[in-house]
Amino acid sequence: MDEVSRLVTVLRPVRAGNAFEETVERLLQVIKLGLVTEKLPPERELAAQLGISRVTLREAIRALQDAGYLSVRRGRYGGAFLTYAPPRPRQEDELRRAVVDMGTDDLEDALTFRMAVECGAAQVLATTELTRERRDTLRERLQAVNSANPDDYRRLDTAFHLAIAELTGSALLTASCADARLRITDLLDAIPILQRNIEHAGVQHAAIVAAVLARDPEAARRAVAEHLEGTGALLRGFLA
Amino acid sequence: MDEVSRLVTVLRPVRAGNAFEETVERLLQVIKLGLVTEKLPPERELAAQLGISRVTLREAIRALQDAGYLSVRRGRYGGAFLTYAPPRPRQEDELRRAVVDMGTDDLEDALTFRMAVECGAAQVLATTELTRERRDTLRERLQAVNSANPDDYRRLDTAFHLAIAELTGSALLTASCADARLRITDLLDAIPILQRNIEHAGVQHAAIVAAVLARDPEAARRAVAEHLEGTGALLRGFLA
DNA sequence: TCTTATTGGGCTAGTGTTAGACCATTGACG
DNA sequence: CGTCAATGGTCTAACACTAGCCCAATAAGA
Repeated sequence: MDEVSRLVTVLRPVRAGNAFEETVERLLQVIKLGLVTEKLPPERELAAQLGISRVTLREAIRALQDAGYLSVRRGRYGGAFLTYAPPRPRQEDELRRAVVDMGTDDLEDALTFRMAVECGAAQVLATTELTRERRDTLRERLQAVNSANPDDYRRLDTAFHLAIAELTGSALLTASCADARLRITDLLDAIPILQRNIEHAGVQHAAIVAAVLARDPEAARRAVAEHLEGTGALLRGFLA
Repeated sequence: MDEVSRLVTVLRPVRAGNAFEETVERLLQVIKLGLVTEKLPPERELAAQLGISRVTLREAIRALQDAGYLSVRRGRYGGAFLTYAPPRPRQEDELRRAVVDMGTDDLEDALTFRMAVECGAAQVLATTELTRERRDTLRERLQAVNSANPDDYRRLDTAFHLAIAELTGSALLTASCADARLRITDLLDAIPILQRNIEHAGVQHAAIVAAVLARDPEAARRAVAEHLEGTGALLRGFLA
């Protein structure tokens, strides 16, 4: 762990790819996380938010259209409509393949990162004094995910986890948690959603919320760690 | 905390600026964190690592040269040599100005982010079974920072904190901790280094290492939180 | 003192990206 | 049944960035 090894961390590529590629990636994230469920914002608006030109954005939308994620309609009340249904749970073989495709190191990295930022977020949130409104928001998200039907489950689970980071009020932390989640979205989507698992997760979600509302950082951290440990162990199991 | 608020997190700008600006920022990070103390790697090598063209890199180096951070020499055994000495602690007025310049929200965001990722990293590290070598590395860094003279203190303190993230083996986590640290580097540099503070921090550093080596995630998290709380409170104090 | 490997300095042709303007289409609504 | 506001579609000129090449300078070592 000498100076050189630290250097490579900071001297990593300045840009992950060209603007087109990064834009496709971003839009896919928005779609896969279920943050947009009907249609994308108008091109002009979206381009401004992403800080790119309309030309580049349009190329990205075109690519997603070709890949079957979007259907674009012209004219007033037109736009880029989602034609994407969250993938149904696949065969175990496919999950194994997905995990192996990702690479051992990348998976380990992503799981470790997620464990750290989500535990950190929960701990920070449990240290903060929350307004009544924020406490209600947290309870609402818990209620939503814990009473979700299988089709909405992943989306609402994502929303719940992200809400913890968002409620801290830190944009940086929220972005990191979103990033961490994104890196394993495809894998999570490949895991069958079993009623038993949903119930188990529900208990853990409730424990997290309880710890946060009780303002107990230690308990919050522990609850999140236990919750993520399960998913992590499952995915890691496919690498053996 | 509706869908829209989550959207703005993911639909943030794809690129933080143009390649030139981002490169200047990166190089400044390397310099300010003390990861390079003599001269930068050769242009061709550096450009490859940063994933940019030599032209762009040279523009950035030129800017840093004009700003007095670098001195470039041609020919074999030449290169971009550092002419940067870590700023001496300034007057309290300057620190106050620096904090105010940064903006209340940005500072709060950075401190929250740092608290989350560093606590998360320590917790994860304390959960892991470390090799003898890694335990030794951790002890070495502790020893280094705790016996540093004032001139080297910031650099070695940075190295210690980063080592915790690095030892988890997660590149993503390391990058996040480096990012968090960078966002407050300028402020930290403005804080006078008092022997009393160094000693106090030394005790806390030792507590962190002890908790990690004892494989006690709770204690590790708590030790880091307490350590960061001090700095956070100090900086926040200038906002009142 | 000369050679030479290594390094920064500079140029060019080609591609990626942007801003901004204008055109084409659509559907709600008067 | 026409109007029109909102939206996607297209074009162009300018700028940013890159890859690759060759030149210029330097200092260690023969």
